[in-house]
Amino acid sequence: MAGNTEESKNRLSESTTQSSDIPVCEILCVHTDLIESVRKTLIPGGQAHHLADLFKTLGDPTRVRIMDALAKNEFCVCDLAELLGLSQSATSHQLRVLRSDNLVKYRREGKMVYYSLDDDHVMALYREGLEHISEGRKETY
Amino acid sequence: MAGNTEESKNRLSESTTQSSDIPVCEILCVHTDLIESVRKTLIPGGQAHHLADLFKTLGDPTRVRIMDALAKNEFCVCDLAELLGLSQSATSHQLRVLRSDNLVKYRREGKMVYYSLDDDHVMALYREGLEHISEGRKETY
DNA sequence: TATACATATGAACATATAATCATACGTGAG
DNA sequence: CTCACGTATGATTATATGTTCATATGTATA
Repeated sequence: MAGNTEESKNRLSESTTQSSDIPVCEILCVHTDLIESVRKTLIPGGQAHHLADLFKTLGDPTRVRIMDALAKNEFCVCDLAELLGLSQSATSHQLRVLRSDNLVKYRREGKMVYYSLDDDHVMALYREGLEHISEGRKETY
Repeated sequence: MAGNTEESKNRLSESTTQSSDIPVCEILCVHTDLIESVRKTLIPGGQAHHLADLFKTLGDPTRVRIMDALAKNEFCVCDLAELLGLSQSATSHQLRVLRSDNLVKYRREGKMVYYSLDDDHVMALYREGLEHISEGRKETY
């Protein structure tokens, strides 16, 4: 847990050399020292982009349902399409997206291709999300 | 997202034998019994939608960076904008999205509003994602 | 080889969405 | 009250993306 680093209360930093190119919060509200300290520990932009891509991949109802099905059993594309009421094309397109983020793996058996979750780690990620929405009391659909 | 037809096509297929209205995989590749068995355990459509919304919220580089900053310390809107090089408006908009999924909480102090992660559970979800991209050897940005 | 079937993929279209701009809201000071 | 400032939000616009349709690829069989 990269919990709260102390020094959380150093308001009114000296900041004589304030970054004047920022149009809002000229001087008062910017906690300069804290910001500069945390800035060094921030996730690099590329990594943030990469992580966002992972979550974005999971951020579609169809893909969630595919993940949910694969969390219970491996399926060929045709089975998934039937199970979820999707077209073969849509199913294949979505599996491609899931593959690109290493969320699912596949094996070929004759003409059929069987998909499954890539590893237990993916399952853990999926379940974390499930737990979160189970806790919250957001409006039901 | 886009053409996601409401409620899909035909959930809860009526017949236990074979749904002949699916144009692909007439008979051969569909493992009917397995499908019917797993179908009962699938996540409901509404819940899938809800879970997708959660992941979608995390699926943006800017929001990932906000989450990363808040994982290290609480910040007011102005600080976040400065720290991440965003406009005040963009920051506020994104915080609103994060709020709507209960990913962040806030407290008012005078004119300023301080944001932080909603709970440790959110942190766990975020870290699961981080671990996944650390394992994989996807192309670096 | 030719045919059938399961899957993959490119193009096009419609929808979703993040940033910007302008402006409204809320709080504290005078 | 009025003003200043930090924050929130509606409208607009450019970009991203999921589905469908048509077609290509890959595999097995006759």
